[in-house]
Amino acid sequence: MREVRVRFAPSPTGPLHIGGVRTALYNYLFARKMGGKFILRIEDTDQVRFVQGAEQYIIDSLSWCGISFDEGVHVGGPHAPYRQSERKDLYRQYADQLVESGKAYYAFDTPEQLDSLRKEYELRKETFQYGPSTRMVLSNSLTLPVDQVKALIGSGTHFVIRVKIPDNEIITVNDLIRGTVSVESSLLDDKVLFKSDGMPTYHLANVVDDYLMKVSHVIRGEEWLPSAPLHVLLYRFLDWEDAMPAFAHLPLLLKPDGNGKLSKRDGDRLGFPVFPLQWTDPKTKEVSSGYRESGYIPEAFLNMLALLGWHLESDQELFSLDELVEAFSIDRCSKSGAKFDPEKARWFNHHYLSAKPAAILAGYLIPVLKENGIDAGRDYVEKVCDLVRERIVLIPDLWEQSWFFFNDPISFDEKVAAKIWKKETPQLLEDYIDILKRTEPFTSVNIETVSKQFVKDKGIGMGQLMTPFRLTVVGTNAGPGMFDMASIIGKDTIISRIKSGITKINT
RNA sequence: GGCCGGUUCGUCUAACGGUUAGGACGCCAGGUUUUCAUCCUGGUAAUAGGGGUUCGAUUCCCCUACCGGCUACCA
Repeated sequence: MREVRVRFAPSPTGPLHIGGVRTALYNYLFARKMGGKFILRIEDTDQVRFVQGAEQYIIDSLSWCGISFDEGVHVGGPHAPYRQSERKDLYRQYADQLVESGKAYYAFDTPEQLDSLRKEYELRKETFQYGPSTRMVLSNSLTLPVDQVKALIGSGTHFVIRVKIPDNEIITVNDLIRGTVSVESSLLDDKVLFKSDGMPTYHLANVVDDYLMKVSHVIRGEEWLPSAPLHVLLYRFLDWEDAMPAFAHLPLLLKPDGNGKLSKRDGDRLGFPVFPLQWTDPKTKEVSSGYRESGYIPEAFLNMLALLGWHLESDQELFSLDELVEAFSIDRCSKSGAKFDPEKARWFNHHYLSAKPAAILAGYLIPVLKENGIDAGRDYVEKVCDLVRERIVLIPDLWEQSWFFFNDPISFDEKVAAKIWKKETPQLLEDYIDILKRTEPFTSVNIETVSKQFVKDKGIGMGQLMTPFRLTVVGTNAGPGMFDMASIIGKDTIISRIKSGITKINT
């Protein structure tokens, strides 16, 4: 069996969105699983849509995910360069070869001419197709005399090279996910292979590079399925059929509600990122949020993406990247599009984040503390993290759930106060302070013991003490257990907060 | 419009032609708890419709409907 070589081949036309990340992930998993190579090729043949910084964004995004490459623009390799714009000179010879063998031809029609032709057809409720039925009445090397063609090209007239699609032939694509897909050749257009700006189109560049880079499997999005027959034809025309890669067309990622392809708009509308990393549009300066900046961690992000279109027969849904590599296979990929579920993404993040060691969590929290001018000891921060870990979905929640370990509350929830703050509460808390003062050492169990005795002596329920206590310490009725919290915050601070709370809430 | 692909709980999905159609997220209820979360237990909920084939279709075939993609000198 031939060596497995797969590639992720994005266009640097903007930020990579999560569908692209999933395509990259599946390619990566397949390469690793099969002991093959994974290539990053940049398909920057469209000079108009090229966006500055997009390539670096793609590299950074996948690197954040932990997806690594064996060859590519950023790491080099035996088939360098890996940027199609730098391989520009390569493609023309293959296009010419196709012309010479009668499989392609030069065409001189201008975009304007073709546009007006399309409009004419549309008026008649027909669809214009540059193909077997029309090519003989258009301006190309099939209709023009050889001398004139040479003269036109020699004089620098703009031309494109179009594939000459055969008439009445069934072309079949074998897809690893969808089985055999057949199409009648005359339904394909005489697609442009080589543009007038000297660049190849996707179709040509893709086939040439996959051949040259010895790509064994093309795993890409479903939007390519309609042009796959053309690619098959190109391999045949170039006499590379023996080396043709296997194809696998992945289902698309759809918007969570309604219908259609997932887009940036959906993320904005529904409040979730569609990009792995934050992206600033170089032209409009518009900033789009990313999973990283929103506080997701890579293992959760990848696990979530992996399951959007792939599943084992077993019920297992939790996978590390290594486990994914071990478990992955193309034949377990599904055929239908998957609606993206931001809630499930959050759940995965909560799952992985809350299982992190305190040292890691502290590493996330300390920079936030610094931003807030807080310089707490590492040991203290780790203790806090251990206490709040279960309540965390996204990294910023760490601060949201723990700020009161570092700062006194500045306000007190009025609704809670109205409900539980009674006339006798201040005196109750004063008495409680006396008890706390005498509690030594000030540990969670000791505080619990004295508190239980205290409410017993007072003949009240635990809640009658704890809720006001909590209100003075945290400012509201949420947070970890009071005994653990109090022991970590420390006796002096706790007592001063209770006192402060009594005066502030009373007024 | 044409071509291609798709269709199992709200969502992601599992199920050699024979299962009480399973799991996860969400939601609901109960439990744990000093609060809010977490966590635990339970519940809710699906084979798009119609024809075939078959002793028996979620599973195979056909039709319809719906959804998606493609239909550029964009990828």
